[in-house]
Amino acid sequence: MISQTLAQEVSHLEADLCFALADPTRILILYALDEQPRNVSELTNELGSTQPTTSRHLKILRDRGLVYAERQGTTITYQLSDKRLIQALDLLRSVLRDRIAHNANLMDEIEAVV
Amino acid sequence: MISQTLAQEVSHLEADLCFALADPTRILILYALDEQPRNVSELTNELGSTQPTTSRHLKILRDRGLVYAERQGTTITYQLSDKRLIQALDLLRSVLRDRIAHNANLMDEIEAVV
DNA sequence: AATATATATGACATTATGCTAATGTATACA
DNA sequence: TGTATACATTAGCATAATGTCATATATATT
Repeated sequence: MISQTLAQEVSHLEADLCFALADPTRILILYALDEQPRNVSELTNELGSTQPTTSRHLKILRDRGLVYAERQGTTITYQLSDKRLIQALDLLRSVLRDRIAHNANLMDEIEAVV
Repeated sequence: MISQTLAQEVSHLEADLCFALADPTRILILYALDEQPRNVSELTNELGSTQPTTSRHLKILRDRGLVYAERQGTTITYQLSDKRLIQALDLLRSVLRDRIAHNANLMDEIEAVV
């Protein structure tokens, strides 16, 4: 039962990472930080969101170690902690892309019959 | 502003996938199905959960296209829809592994000093 | 047709989550 | 020391997710 418990613990940690990814705004933040580090104001502007909302999302990402924060005077610059997070998101994005292409093909076939 | 909206839409779809991944039980289900297809009872036993709970998690995975269901008599066999989902989870798992290793090294350094 | 098995779903209570608005904190600068 | 700027956090509300019990549905068997 130890391995059972261990598997549950690992999947729990993994789910905690996924939880951080399970929000459109946070995904946009991660992709933005993958381009280059940014501070809270810049992120807020890019997301078209409010400052408290951005800050809350950043706290979630920060608490789980997906981003690092570094203060520079009054501003705090955030950066992505691990490129593999983007690689994982890109994999999921490729799944979505294939799914959309698949549906498009189905549509074409239906059109051809009609 | 079209690209802005498109980016938001893609990240929304992506977040929807991640939401399905953001639960320890569902991650265990996906890894189990990656080994081999299984029916609801088998999954329920493996997870040590109840049948309705397993069924609800499967519905979430099914609705988002992460798994396929196929009825065979009275049982329904589920299978993973796309290997890349496991690849993405493995990437996240590797991030966790490195993080743990990093912490372990820190511990060693502290030990060495004391 | 009646019954048994496998799975899904409805209803409910509990818990968690997100957002907005307001407030708190830390740094810089006059 | 006082004020402005940049972020973080809290409170309160509305929404949503989870697990469980009971029940419904679908298939197989007799």
